[in-house]
Order: sequence, then C-alpha cells, then structure tokens
Amino acid sequence: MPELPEVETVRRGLSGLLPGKKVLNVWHDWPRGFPNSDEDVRAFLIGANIVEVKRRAKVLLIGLDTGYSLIIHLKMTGQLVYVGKPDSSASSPRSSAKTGDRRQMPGDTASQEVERFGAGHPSDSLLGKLPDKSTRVVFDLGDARLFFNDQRKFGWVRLLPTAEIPNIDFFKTVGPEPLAADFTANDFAQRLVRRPKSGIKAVLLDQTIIAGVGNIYADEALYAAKIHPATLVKDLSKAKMQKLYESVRQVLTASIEKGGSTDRNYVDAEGRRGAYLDFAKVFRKQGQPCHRCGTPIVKIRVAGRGTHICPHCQKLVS
DNA sequence: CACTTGACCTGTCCGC
DNA sequence: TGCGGACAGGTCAAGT
Repeated sequence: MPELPEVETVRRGLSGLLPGKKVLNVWHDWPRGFPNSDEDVRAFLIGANIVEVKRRAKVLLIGLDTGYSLIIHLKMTGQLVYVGKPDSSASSPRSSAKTGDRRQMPGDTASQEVERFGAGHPSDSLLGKLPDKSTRVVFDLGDARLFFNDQRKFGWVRLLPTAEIPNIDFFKTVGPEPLAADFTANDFAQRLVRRPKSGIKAVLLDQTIIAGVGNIYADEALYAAKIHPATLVKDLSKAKMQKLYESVRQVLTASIEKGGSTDRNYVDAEGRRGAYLDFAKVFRKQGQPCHRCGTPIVKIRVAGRGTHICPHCQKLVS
C-alpha cells in the first residue's frame, strides 16, 4: 500500500537519519528480492557512506559514496524501519562484521544483537520487536540498524550504479511527479487522454501516465472530484479533468501532512503508523454516510481493484 | 497497438 | 476448532 505519500513520509524520516552513516554489514536471506551478487555487495555497499535519500514515484533511492545507490520498492507490505541503538557506548563486539559473512541466520550473535535494538524502542505494537519473521534485509549502520520487512515479498532491493538508474525500464517509462511545481493541469490532461478508452481509475493507477497514485488516493481523488471511477477518459470534460488534477494534488499533499495512510501494516521510518485514513472520505468507508449527501459509501470492483464510491455523488455518465 | 486480466506472495478473515 | 477459499494491491507479463 505504500503509495506516494507513504514513500515520501519514509523518505523524509530516513533523510534525517541515514546521511553520514556507514554501512558496516548487511544480512539477508532473500536472493529473489535482493539479487545482487556478494561481490557487488562487498565492493559497493559494505563500507559505503550514505549520502542522501531520494524518492521517485513509489521508489526510494539511497545514494552511497561508492557511486552506487540502493533502490528500494516497498510494494504492498514493505517497511523500512530505522532503529537506533539506545546506548551506543554499550556496543558489543561485532564479530560478524569482521567475518565478511553477511548471511547469518536468526539465533546467531548478530541476530541477538539485532533483537536488542528492538527492545525498548518507543514504537507502537504494530511494529513490535525487530527482526520479526517478515524481516528480509538488515543493514548494520554501527550505532543503528535499518530493517527491510516485507510480509508478502512483493518488494525488492537493488544495488545499482547511480548513473545507471535513469536507464532502467521503470525510470525510463514512469510518468511525472504529480506534486512537482511545474506539473500543470494541462500536462495532466494531455497525459490522461493517451488512454481515451480506459476507465479513469485504471489510468490514474497507470504509473506511466502519472507517478505515485495507488488504490487509496485514486479512490479519494475521484470522490473529491465527483467522478465515477469507471468513466472513460474520453467522456471526461475539460472541467472534470481540471478538478481531478486539483483533487489528486490536494489528496496527496494532505496525506503527506498526516504521515500517510496505514491500512494494514504501513509504518514510517521510525515505526509509526500514518493517520490519513482517519481523514479519508471513501477508502474503507463502505456503509458509512457520504459526508456530502449522506448516501452510504459502497465498495465495488473497478479496474480489478476494490473501489469505494458514493453512488449518489459519483454517477457513471457517458 | 490499446486495453484488460492474471501472477507474484502470505497473512487475515469469513463461512461451514 | 479446523479448514478451504476469497481477498488485499503495485507492477509486470501474458492474454484478448
């Protein structure tokens, strides 16, 4: 579920925590999700200093001083959680860092140390103690650890030369950032009409049209603009597209201010839930009255996704 | 080419 | 209580 506001919230948290840290070691047991070779990890990640944390679409980019970057996609259930050591002066010998073996399994010395990082952390019960059984990658940062957790293993981590990032397929095809200052209503409309015979919700979810919108914010923006999600793009008036442009930007901006949406297990860089769903108007609100007209919100299926609408405010027109 | 559907995963929830 | 099945959704591949 991490969409643009959730990934941006994680980025903001990590950007205040990671730059200046050195990656001392990496543990993972997930070659499918983190497919880089041991040679590349040792050469370009272990020992690297973290320079910056950026975001493009729903992807996080952690820049390193080796000329490489970690590219991380949280997909649906991914979490990237930073846990600082409560008392860095109490550091125990880190034998694992000297062996060069980054594939320690739970129960060994390094994992016991990792467990102490979780103990006493002021995160809520949603986060619990780390590592947990969904932990896929652990980055040892000396006085802190960064955990990549992903219950469903849809997410991934890649180590790539920073200069090559623009050349990978995803970044070559992904659409513009909807919150960019130079992204205009006219740009938005011109991109939508590339898919004239698709339903508008499917087009909002298409990352090559606009970056960062997922199921939650598609539903919220369409409700705000009073547009039925199955409306074909060619049937949208210029005024409706203008309104939808404003709604998409407003909804994304408001969610970032609330720390994103936690539906199931999204948490920010410090393990905190997002509050936006408390303010959402339709997503997961089926049965509750529309705040404009009182009609109960219903859940339907559009573009293969669970979709929430007010059946009175969002009439299908053609 | 335009557009839609299924696969990838695993935990949770619902009905029997 | 246990069990089978539906469901959750970001993205890519395969299908229509």
